[in-house]
Amino acid sequence: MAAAALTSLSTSPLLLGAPAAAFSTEAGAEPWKEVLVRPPGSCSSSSSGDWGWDLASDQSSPSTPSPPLPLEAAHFLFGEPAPRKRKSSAQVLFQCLWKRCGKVLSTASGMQRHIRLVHLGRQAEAEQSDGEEDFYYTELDAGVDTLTRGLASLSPASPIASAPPAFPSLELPEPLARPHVWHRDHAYQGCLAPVRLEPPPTTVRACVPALPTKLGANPRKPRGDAKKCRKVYGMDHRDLWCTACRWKKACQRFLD
DNA sequence: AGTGCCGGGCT
DNA sequence: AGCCCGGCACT
Repeated sequence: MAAAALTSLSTSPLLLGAPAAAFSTEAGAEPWKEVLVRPPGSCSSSSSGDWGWDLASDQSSPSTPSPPLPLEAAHFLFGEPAPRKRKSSAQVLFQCLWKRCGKVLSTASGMQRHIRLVHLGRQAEAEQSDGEEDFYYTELDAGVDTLTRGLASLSPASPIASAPPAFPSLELPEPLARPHVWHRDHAYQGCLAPVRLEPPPTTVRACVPALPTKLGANPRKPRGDAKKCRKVYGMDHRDLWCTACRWKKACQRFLD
């Protein structure tokens, strides 16, 4: 089963083989396509109803999201073509989302190089890749004190942060980070499902309900590892929870 | 023990 | 429909 999951992952979906675009240093300047990836196994059962996808064409297995999905990111994920113009004063930083990294760089290209080198183990001559690299980083709207708060806990100069905090921005009630998953070929990956990939886990884990276990016997969803309102905001800030969480229903804000 | 949320009750 | 919670699966 794990093997099946791995194979399906490696043959990842619908790569269109578009040439890799050259990246400028300024993110806002060249609005490269935000690529939404629907992995070969994703948003399966329950949450689907919330989004109203047509599941008929979905031969998937589950994906495991990692960072919580801020409300603001929802329409971002829905492919809003021209994301809001950034305030010129606001800086943009890119934070690595790989587990236990959290490195913050000021340019997307730098972040990609970082991920390629440090996490993907590829050499600097990047262009000869197999065209199937996934970069996981998040774009931080820095400029407010968000930035300072977030960065306060990072060691700014250390090339490889030894034990960086997971997601500093999550300490905010409404996180501002916008998770990116960028495929180097910029191929648009099919459907618009708000699927977020998580960096390849350090410990291999099986995509549990992937297979057509045609659930006869109410197999409870194997709990996703996304932090939900309860955990994010705490019991004493229940008023910040999404309504579903308040009603002890499946969280709507931080989807699995 | 803490968390996520299904199932079901009440209004 | 909105709201709440018992209780169970899962970590």
